Amino acid sequence: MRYDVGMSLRDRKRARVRQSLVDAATELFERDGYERTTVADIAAAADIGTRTFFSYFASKEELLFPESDRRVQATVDAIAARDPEDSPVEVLIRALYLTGVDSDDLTDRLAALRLRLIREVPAVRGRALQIQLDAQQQIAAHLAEAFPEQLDRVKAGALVGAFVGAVTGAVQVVMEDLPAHHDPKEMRAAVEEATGVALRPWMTTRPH
Amino acid sequence: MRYDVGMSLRDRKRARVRQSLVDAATELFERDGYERTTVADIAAAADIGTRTFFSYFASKEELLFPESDRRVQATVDAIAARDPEDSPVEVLIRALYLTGVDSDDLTDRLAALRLRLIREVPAVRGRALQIQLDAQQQIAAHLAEAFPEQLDRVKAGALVGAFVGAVTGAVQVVMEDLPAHHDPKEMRAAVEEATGVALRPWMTTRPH
DNA sequence: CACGATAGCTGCATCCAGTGCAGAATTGCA
DNA sequence: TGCAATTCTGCACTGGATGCAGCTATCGTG
Repeated sequence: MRYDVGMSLRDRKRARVRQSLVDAATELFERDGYERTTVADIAAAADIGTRTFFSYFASKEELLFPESDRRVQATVDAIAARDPEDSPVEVLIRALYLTGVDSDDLTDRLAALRLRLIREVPAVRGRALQIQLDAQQQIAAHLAEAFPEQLDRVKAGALVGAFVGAVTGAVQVVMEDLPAHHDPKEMRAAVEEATGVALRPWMTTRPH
Repeated sequence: MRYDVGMSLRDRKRARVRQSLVDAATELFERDGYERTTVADIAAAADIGTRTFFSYFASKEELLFPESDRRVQATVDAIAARDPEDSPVEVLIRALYLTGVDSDDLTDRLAALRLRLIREVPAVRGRALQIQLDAQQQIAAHLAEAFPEQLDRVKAGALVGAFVGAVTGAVQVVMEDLPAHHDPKEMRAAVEEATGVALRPWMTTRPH
């Protein structure tokens, strides 16, 4: 996909530099490790001044989550485009499925690196959790708005929290337990089964 | 409660200094704000060298969570002391209720401060989320061990994640709604109600 | 009580992330 | 081409965090 249509020259240039920062960082993080790579290194590799780095990303961690809002937006859109027949739970399931972990996380190089760093580097994990919580809140707000009669904001928060929590909890264990090189299909199946069990009480209306 | 029985003089002294660090920090954070208080300030207020601070707490944030392990331990104990009749879900509900937010978080000065800073300071929120995730994993591991036939580790992860996610998701919303409004009674009631809402779906067997 | 061993304390030097500022450079536009 | 608005960049500085080396206090033993 191209994002640069309709942008001014300035904006296109800016987008290019931004991308080259991400690329350079990916390269360096893989080669030297996250902590041993300094912001100055990254900036130098992308051929900009160190100070300028911070006009593209607010922090070193931010670099690893360059489109975190797109995910949320996609989920929110999926909620907006819901089937009127669907219950909140069904809408949520579909929305999360559409934009789930499986989209590209295992092919994309940055995504793979990110997964590793989330496990290994506390600062990165912390940032990831914050982004996730933020996303949850936004999704919950929209879900509550979409079902004003069936959900108040507290219930929506609980519902979204339960879903995201279940998936995260399961994924966490799977990634720790199974020695890395494991069939993605199998991992996914395990996670789905586990979340199904954990969330059964929420699925008052019957399975898919 | 006293924790200092059976400790050597060295250990008691150390515990005293540790406590005075927490006290000094609480004071300063309340007076000047978290970000404007430096580690050097805290150390000076507690009358130790700046460098020494880091032999008591690994970071500035850590100071705000001085007994995060005790919570986890209590929950784990509650799982160990389970009623053999109870299902995993019931055990989990009881364990969380026993050690829940309601224990002291609203009377204790540090705890109140912590709640505010979690909302206001990203770095603190990040650390809190990490601690929570960590706790989840430990609890899940023990729960799986307690119910070897009914839960594998992945399912336990999903279940605990769903529980904690639901509660935090609901509480988050509640706390946002009543801003800075410091009446502990009211807060507690709101939190309890949110918890109830969040866990209701799992309470198939009737209320207490 | 004395004494050596050990653990803890401290200052110093150093690294790195992140910010404010002011001037230079670049781009957009008339 | 020239002017205005953005953006880039170096510089100076703050604050958190770590390694190190030497000092001090505590501990257990004789």
